[in-house]
Amino acid sequence: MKMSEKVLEIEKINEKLTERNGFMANCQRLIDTEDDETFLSVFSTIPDFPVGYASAEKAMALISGKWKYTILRRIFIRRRMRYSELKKSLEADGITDNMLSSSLKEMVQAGLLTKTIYAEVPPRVEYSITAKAIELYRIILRLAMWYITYEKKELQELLEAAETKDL
Amino acid sequence: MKMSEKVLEIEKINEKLTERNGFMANCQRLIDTEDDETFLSVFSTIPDFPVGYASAEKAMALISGKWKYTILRRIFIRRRMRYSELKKSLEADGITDNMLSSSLKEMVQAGLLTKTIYAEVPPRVEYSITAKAIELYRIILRLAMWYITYEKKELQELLEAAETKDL
DNA sequence: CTGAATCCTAAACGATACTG
DNA sequence: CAGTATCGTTTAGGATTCAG
Repeated sequence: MKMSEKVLEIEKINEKLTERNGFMANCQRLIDTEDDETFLSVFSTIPDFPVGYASAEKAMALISGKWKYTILRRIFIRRRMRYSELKKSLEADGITDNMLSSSLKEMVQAGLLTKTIYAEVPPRVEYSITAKAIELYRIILRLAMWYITYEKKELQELLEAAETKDL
Repeated sequence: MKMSEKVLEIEKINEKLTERNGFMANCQRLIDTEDDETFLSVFSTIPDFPVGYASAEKAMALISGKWKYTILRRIFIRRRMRYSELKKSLEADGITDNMLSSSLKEMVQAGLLTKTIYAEVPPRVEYSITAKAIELYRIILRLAMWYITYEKKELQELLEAAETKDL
């Protein structure tokens, strides 16, 4: 490897880091806006940044699928679980080995779970949650709250309609 | 409708509201925890509440699919767009009428967009964003930031590896 | 016990044509 | 202009079997 190649590689990484720092700053600016009008004004001033937008999609892809969120929740309760415990815990929901193992593999790959293999007979494998998964879960909680907030508004309307209903 | 039925209906709605208020409070408690250890401790004390957990999945379902997030982003820039504008704007990405119209329909149904039909010839239809969509977008931005934070860590490691690499 | 491999089904997606 | 209807394709998910 030549000196010039090394410099080029370092430059390339630094460029990516700079891009991402800029995107992070813009995200924070948007989140911090106090009202919707300001949000939209700021939004329209931010240049299109495909790499940043793709990151939201990639993040959602990491927890997409029918089982990942359910699996994550189970492990959160116990902090770490072995394969058979998870299987037993999720059997009532109808999960198959196929889905469980492939979901676990993807979540380990995504850095949401840590897989520990113990050299025992019979083999023991444990999955534990990572700090990255906990941070993600905080955001998922916000999503849940967002959904419920609007569900509550609908329920309030139903309530008022029911209370004023003629007999 | 009898008096007893009306009372029963009101009671049922109030029960649902109480459930959701409890879930919201627990969500907030979790989000407010300062460190991961506290998060997990609190998490394990919270009783299982399927309705609440389902809400996170429902929220994610509202923006799942190949096009919804992309469409939302486009409309955010302009605040309101007509069908043909959206179509033209997304044609380079390869969207078809089929996907665009069905996605729009679902997003209107979800309360993320408002559809306005103008009684003109030729017909004019505009889609505008709602306050609900803006609140959702703030959360999506947090997801993006979460993803990029860990991507940056990986880039930092690559950078260090590149800098210490022998020539 | 902890999965991977195979095959099959159902749902999402895409291409094309057509309409009020 | 703003869609819908139809049909073909791709992919996610499920059932079953087998292996280290």
